Amino acid sequence: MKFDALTPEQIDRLSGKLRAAGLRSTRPRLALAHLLFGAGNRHVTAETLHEEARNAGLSVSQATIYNTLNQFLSAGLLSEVIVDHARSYFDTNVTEHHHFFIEDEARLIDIPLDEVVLSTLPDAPSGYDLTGVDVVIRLDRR
Amino acid sequence: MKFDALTPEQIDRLSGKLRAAGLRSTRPRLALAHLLFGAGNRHVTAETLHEEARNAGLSVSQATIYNTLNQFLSAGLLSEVIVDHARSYFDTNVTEHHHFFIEDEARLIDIPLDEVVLSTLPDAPSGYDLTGVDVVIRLDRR
DNA sequence: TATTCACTTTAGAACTGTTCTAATTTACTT
DNA sequence: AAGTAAATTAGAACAGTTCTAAAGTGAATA
Repeated sequence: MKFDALTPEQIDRLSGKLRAAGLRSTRPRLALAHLLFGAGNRHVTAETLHEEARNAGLSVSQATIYNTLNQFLSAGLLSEVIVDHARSYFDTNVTEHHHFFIEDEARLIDIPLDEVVLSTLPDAPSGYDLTGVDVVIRLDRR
Repeated sequence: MKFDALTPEQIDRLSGKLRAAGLRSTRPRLALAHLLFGAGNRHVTAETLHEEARNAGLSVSQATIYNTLNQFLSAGLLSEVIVDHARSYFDTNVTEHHHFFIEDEARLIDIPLDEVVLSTLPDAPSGYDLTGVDVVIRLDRR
């Protein structure tokens, strides 16, 4: 899947998404947005996205991969999942949800919000506001 | 609190703990064990422990801090909390429990197991075993 | 369409937390 | 006390990420 294969409609849609997020529509951003948002929810690291880009025939520098992921993150187009201190994972699913993490495959799987029910949660210590609840279920290959 | 201030009873107790874990009782390990297990549950990073050691008048190399934390971890004397990819956090509480994480203070607070009730959990995908469930509640200063 | 200027991209340097290496020191056994 | 296996150390190396400053690009203006 080459960048040149993007239809005008795809370009319009992705450009719109970038502009709505306050980001200029540039060639590298369009290409990466296409990889990220082209089909279903995805989890990527800087490295996996970079390799995917190269395989798609795009030459994008590592710095641009990092810049773009961080810009998409601040713009709310991506969310971050903290499961591992070796690597940063980015998730195209920006709605509230949880994760399975398969450590030996370094792979994440989304868990829909309704499949994890927290029936009791502690109050935040006084003076603090709750900003998020992350549930990570760690898995090993049997 | 200087290392020299350790009583023979404290040394016996800590040495016993190290040996029970299959680790030789050495001066650096005893000193670090005293800092870690001397009083109540604690959360440390390599950096905070190193500074504490220096403040206590111990000269321990950074490599020994890392070695010791990792050995204590594999020996089950410590657990690891993944909340941040900048740093590794180690917890002296090795029973199952959850955490508040105050991002702007880089600080963890234990949540007793009974204060987080997961009434619904998804099944592990087939072919995988569940190895742990981590709940992190992120907080900001109000 | 050409000009301009702020924004983007880039290669490579720099940085941070962590692990490795190989030499020295220490703890335990005999 | 001697021998040896393990621990400690300083410093190098490493991985992932961020920074820098120079070159390139997009889009507004004329």
